[in-house]
Amino acid sequence: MKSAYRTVEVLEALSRSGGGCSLSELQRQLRVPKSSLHELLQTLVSIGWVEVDLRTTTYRIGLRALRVGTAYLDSDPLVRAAGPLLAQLRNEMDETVHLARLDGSDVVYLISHESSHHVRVISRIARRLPAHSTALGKILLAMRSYDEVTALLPSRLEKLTPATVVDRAELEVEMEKARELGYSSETGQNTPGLVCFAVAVPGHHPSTDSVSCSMPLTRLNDEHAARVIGGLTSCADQLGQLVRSNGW
Amino acid sequence: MKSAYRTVEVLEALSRSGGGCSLSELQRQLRVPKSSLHELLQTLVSIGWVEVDLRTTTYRIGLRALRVGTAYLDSDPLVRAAGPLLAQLRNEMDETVHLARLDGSDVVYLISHESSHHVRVISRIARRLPAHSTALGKILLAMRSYDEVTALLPSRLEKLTPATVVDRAELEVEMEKARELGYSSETGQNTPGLVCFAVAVPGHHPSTDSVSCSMPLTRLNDEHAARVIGGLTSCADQLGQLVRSNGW
DNA sequence: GTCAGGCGTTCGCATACGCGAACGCAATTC
DNA sequence: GAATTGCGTTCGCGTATGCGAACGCCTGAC
Repeated sequence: MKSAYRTVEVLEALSRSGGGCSLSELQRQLRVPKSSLHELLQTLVSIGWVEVDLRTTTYRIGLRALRVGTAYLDSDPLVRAAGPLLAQLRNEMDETVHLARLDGSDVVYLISHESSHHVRVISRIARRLPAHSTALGKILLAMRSYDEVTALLPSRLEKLTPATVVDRAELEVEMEKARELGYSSETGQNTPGLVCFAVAVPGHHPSTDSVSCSMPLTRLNDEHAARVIGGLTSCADQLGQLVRSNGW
Repeated sequence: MKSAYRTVEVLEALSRSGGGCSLSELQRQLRVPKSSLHELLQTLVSIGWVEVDLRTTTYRIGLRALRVGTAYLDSDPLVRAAGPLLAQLRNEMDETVHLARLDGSDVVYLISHESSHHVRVISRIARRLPAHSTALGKILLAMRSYDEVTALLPSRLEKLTPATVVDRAELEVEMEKARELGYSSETGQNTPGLVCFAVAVPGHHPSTDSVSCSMPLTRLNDEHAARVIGGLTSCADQLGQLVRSNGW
């Protein structure tokens, strides 16, 4: 069905282009007749899903779209259950904690509780990062066979920082290590200066969700790392219990 | 344009019905032919905007919708600027702080930073509450004339708790007090046991955004309240400066 | 001052889409 | 076990919708 597909396509284009888009910009991106776009945008504006700056006729995502997107988080029982557990974990560690889900070759952040130190970060909720560049993603990939991972990942792995592992064989070594230890880690592979530990939530085969804790390198030491990994593991296990007993 | 309207209508219905909906449930809610819904849902599923549980054929909002909704927050310069300021405020007070925007007769929560005490709360982002039941909403209504407020509010005000002010005249008294003091407050009018203070972000006429700080009644005392109100006012003023100087 | 290029907007025609009715399948009911 | 009810699914017809071309407007170039 073309019209629904296109509606969504327009919304996604607007959401990608941060600040907003003009009609012509959209038409170039989507290769859709201007007239069709025009009518479509007008109806989306009329129901508050798109907002338009009348001076510049620039379109951006509207307030009404916000509700629907976040309903995904509300409707997901695992996310609901993980909220309080992760808040607790953040308070115990005073480090930033996340819950993320694998979607194709990316991880999507579903929960984010920031440490009190790290005030600059804007919440990562709904943001995507390539799975191979995050601890959250690596532990989820590590739960999968070599062939499954190959099918998931793109042929060329994006290098977000100098430290990002983009070599498939090297990645495999990391994943093997993660399988042994039961957790994955990563240092500056998506954000320079930040180290991150992650544990997969069991219950599904293979796991689709993982919890993580990230901190600046300056706060890292063996004792703190052990505490963090212990906290993450216990948290993931509790969630895994819930997944199994409730059939999520 | 019917198809776009209906697409959005389906998404909103799914987002309202928390856990998900069957085809027939949707058809009863929306009064739309089953066959049309069926086709529409299939395309939405194929692009990941709706997920379907094949055992029960229950439809729910999909992961792809999440991105688009939260793009509203990313694209809004005020929200971006308020993030770090509110995080700072939360750390100073160790109380839960919010940024909200007036939309019709509701306020929509755009930022939420929880205190370390209050672990149970799930994030209020994107949630709506009737403006008259919140400090955030009262201060925004107080910036408007009697007639404007009348046009905005429904004829019967919803009573969420025993303490909710639902009498128009009584509400007007509260708003007059808020105008004098420069902030609004509310005790248990949307959540029993919770007290909340709010200040409007200046720069627009009338203001559309406000910042708030809520805490359990047990932690309230004059000194703490004064500190909170001072922090909120300073935060709102800083944001107002930004709005004015950048023309947001 | 004129022209060109880019923009948002309008309009009539061909087409893809929404509709209702009918179907097949389970799970209940008696 | 026959009948009923509720569900998801299919299909052909009439119509709402998407399309390209043309329009009017502005801005900047020369």
